Amino acid sequence: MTVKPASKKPTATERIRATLADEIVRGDIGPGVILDEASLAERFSVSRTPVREAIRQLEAIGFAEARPHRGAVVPHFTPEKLTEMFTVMAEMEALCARYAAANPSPALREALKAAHHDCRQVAQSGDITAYQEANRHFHEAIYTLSGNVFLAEVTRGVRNRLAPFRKAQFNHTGRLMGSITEHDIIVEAILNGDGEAAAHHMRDHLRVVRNSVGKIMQGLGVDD
Amino acid sequence: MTVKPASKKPTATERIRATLADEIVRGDIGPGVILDEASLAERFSVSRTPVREAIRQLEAIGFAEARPHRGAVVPHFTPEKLTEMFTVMAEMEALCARYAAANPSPALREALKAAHHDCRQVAQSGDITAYQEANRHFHEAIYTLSGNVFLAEVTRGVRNRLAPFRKAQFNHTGRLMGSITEHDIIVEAILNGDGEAAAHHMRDHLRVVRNSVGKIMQGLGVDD
DNA sequence: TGCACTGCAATTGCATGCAACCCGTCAGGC
DNA sequence: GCCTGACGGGTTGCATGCAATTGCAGTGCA
Repeated sequence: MTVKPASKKPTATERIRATLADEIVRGDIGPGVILDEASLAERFSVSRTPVREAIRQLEAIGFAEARPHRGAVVPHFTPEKLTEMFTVMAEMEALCARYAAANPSPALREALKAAHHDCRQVAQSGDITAYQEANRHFHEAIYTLSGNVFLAEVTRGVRNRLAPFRKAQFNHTGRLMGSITEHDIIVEAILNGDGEAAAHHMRDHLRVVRNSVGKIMQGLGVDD
Repeated sequence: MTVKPASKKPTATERIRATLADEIVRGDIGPGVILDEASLAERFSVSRTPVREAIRQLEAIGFAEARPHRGAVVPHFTPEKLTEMFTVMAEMEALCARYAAANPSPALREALKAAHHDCRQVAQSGDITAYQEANRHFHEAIYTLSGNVFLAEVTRGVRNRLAPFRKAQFNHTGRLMGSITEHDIIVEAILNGDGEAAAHHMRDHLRVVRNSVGKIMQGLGVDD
């Protein structure tokens, strides 16, 4: 999402937008849930006006879908759409990885190593929520290492739009460690400066993630 | 941008958003222009409320930048940011081209050929405005041929965000015909099913565009 | 002369009220 | 019995009014 400087005094609209976006990304507000203006206004203790503005912003970044006079809902994707989105995310992340491999900055390369190390630590602990956080940091480190802020922004946007669907994928610790192994290969390629390999392994990594998510969605009957 | 079905009765917010977005893309509202709520409300003959909502949406897709209590402006990019954006656009379009090369649909391939043909016709006529339209159609044909609606959506978003800066690049007919030559190679690669070549040539094509824009911007002192 | 403080004007941010619209339900006619 | 049309509840869409914040100008002091 577009990160705002957020001066010392955020407006109500800003606060509501950030909160809702966060809840949608985390999956607390799942696809299909109706965003009712009145109840949200009551919940945030404001009038409907800032709620409406926040919802409009969420619409524009794909986190809500508004039917005129019928309210906004968190969008519900078909399996085909989901596949498309995962494909794009894989390509974008692969792109980040390719550029990251060409970045010599010692500080950023250290940051990537640190993020990867954290991932491994947390994975061994088995704490899934913490791992999601660590995993996010790992990918963020790659975005940063890509050296292209705009690329990072766009990639983050795509990633966030898929976040609700990636939520449940780590429920098997086997997958958790598998993820680490895949990260290993990616990090190695990046640090070796092999952009092609980095991109390739990143694509593979996300293909696995996509399949993992697909299975779970089938199991839950989430997709329509 | 997220394309709305736009049922029979568009709301005022929708109309204002579309109009402003269009004007920003076309360059009628250039970077740095302040979006004043009151005057826009007067211009569209509505109250400030729908104008505010429209501006919020424009913010979310990067077409406006709002400072709390100080109004929103069409963003002003540094040359570095511009380079980043062009890089990303080149990669996204290259991606579209790669996927397009793998799409066997005869109808869509014909559509690409037709769009290319139109481009050439219009280029020879020398009508720059018409060429911009034809050029847009050409790239849209590739997005469609990519077979990935979401990829097309994201790419279109990036492309639109750069639109204000690509506006003046075709002021030399030499560039116009050069563009056609580049398109030639891209189309050939796509129709031959050579994804790698298609992606490569598309990247090259956009690199040329970027340089062309860069020169003009220097000349105009547009960048800051 | 330069700087800091204070008051004012202008603009945005938010609350409230009313109108328009969508949907579900029910009555009446075929 | 089924389809059509009208009505009512509830929600969104928009207008208006007030409060809050910002930036600037003018003034006083060092």
